[in-house]
Amino acid sequence: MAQSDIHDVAKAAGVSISTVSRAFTRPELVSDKTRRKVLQAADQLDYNISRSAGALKMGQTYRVALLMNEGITSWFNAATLAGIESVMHPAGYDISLFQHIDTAETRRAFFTELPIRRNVDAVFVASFAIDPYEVEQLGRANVPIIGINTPSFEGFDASISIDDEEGMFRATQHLISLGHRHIVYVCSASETSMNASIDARGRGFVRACKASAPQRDLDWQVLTVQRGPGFIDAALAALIALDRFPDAICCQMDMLAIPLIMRLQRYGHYTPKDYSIIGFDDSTYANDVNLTTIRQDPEAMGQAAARKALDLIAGRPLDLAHETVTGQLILRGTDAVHQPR
Amino acid sequence: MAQSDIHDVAKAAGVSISTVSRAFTRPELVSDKTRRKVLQAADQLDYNISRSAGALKMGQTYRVALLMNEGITSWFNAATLAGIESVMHPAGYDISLFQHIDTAETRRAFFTELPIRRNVDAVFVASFAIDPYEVEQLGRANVPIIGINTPSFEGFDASISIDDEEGMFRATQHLISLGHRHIVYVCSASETSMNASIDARGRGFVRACKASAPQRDLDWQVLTVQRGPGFIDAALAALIALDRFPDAICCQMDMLAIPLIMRLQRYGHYTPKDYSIIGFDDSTYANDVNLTTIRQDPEAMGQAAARKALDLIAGRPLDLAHETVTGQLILRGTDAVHQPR
DNA sequence: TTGAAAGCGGTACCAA
DNA sequence: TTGGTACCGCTTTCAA
Repeated sequence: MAQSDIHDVAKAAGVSISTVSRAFTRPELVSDKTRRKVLQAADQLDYNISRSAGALKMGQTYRVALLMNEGITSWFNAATLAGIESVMHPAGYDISLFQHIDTAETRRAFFTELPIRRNVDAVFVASFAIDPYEVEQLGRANVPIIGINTPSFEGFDASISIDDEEGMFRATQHLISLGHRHIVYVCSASETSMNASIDARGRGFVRACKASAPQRDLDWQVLTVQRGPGFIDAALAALIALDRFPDAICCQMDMLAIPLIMRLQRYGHYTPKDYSIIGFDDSTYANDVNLTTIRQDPEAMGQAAARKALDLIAGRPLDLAHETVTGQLILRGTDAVHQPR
Repeated sequence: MAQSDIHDVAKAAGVSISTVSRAFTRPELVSDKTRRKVLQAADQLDYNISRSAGALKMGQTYRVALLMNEGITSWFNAATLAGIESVMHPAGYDISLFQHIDTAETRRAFFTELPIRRNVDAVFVASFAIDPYEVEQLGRANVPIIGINTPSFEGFDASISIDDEEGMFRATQHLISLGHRHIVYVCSASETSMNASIDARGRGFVRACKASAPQRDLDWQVLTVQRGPGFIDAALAALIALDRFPDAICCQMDMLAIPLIMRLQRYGHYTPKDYSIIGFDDSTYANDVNLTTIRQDPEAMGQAAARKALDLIAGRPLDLAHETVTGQLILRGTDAVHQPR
């Protein structure tokens, strides 16, 4: 069965192709009766406007690029995509995904080939650092560049980011005000993937500890494990190897906190009875396992970023190009006032 | 800065536009020297082939649709998308997402408007049931339809599914062979989203129980809670309300098992000491938390589905149109031989 | 309110 | 190996 084209519809409806076109894209310019006739003919012929042809004529691509460090399966990336999608799709845009822009090779390949050039109307950069040269290359695409949780917004037309440092500062402060004295920060580091959120969170922890009243006599430390398979075990072992088990654990992310809680039980450490633990993200399971954490909402950030992109594409001025949101402390069941042992 | 077009590049390279086109899409038809000249000129002018124009001319859209019941943030959907993406993107296709095709309204809207008509080269249906009328409507798009974990492949050109019933049958069998006698199956049901995997898993459980040797005197039961916020609490409460706490718990999915394990500890039930528990999916955290489970690999299924789609689009015959894979039992730390109490 | 026609940026046939 | 050219399916200006 051959696909019918605009001429077939025009013939079937007894109008010109101009009218068919208008019936779809500018219904207000066509009389009611004509429009109904056209739409009905189109439906019978299984006809729809071709997006490629429209795009070509309009000089837009109706496509945006989304660059991410890891894969789309990570909690943050999936939520960000969902947010962007939820505003771009209704606006008629498709999303072209570029995953795993996180190794030297893939980065170079992407930024020198620049496959998006002339083929997207905007590009989103989610959650990773790009260097000045890369930003400049991206600029050659001649379209708006929007950052989501990028460490800097130098070179971006718009951005929205969570204040990681402030979030972790608050988390730590909370632990301190609960009366805990021996606090450890557990984090994972990776050399391949530069993710600046990681550093900012660590800084927030340190700052809060240093800022605590000296008479409190805080005993704090940072435990860093290599990211990758087995990093939970590594963190677990390091924690257990401590001379004295901490009163409170501050985790760089929920993904670290949740397995830790489960595993620590086997070694006789129960939260919140024996120690308080706090995560960061409020990601999958955090609520189900009753984890106290700092909430960030990547889906909302994706939506906000997409709205900015739409404005930028349309040439509308942005009321607020660069936005920062602060994580919210969600008090659940893994924190408690310190009980001297 | 105006975008340059193919003519500018042709001029700069001193060739015709045909040659420019060929240099990009059929490099083997152009002499090495010419190609280099063209590519260099193009790079200097920030030029790239326009995908919309190419698509228009080629009569393809280089776009595929992915329909899913829930949002893209669910573990299964994110992994499936990642799989499809990893083969479609390199092949030059974008993915048009249609999320939340799970309520009566969104379904009707989608299947009567059929926005994909003439605008995609293939459509993937991930993990939900569609009725005969809907399949027929989809057929009007006149492109291959590929199912991923759809309960039936009636009307599909290709499909790949996990055998949920067999998977859960094996999980249950394992629990029985461990010597457990009092086994409960915990599952969540939702009326809005018809997800047939759910039913199949339940059937597998029941079949395994009924098939167990009569002399074993198995005491089994099914616990169903309403899906939605608070369903973990509901399951937890139901479990605790049981006259006798079970020896073994079989969970419809990891998402249920993991929070249950954590919460049950508060009520004095420890796995694997007091009871065995098994999940289904091998999703996020299952490994970190050491959960014994049935593995399914939606990313691999997405890849397989995408390869089928590519064959179908190219008109290549499929060696195996409809495929079924079986979940694999992953033995970890939440199952143990039954200890009489 | 509707129709005719030019052109968006490519591809591929045909000829050289 | 390269160039000329018709045409892919639509949108929009201009005229009726």
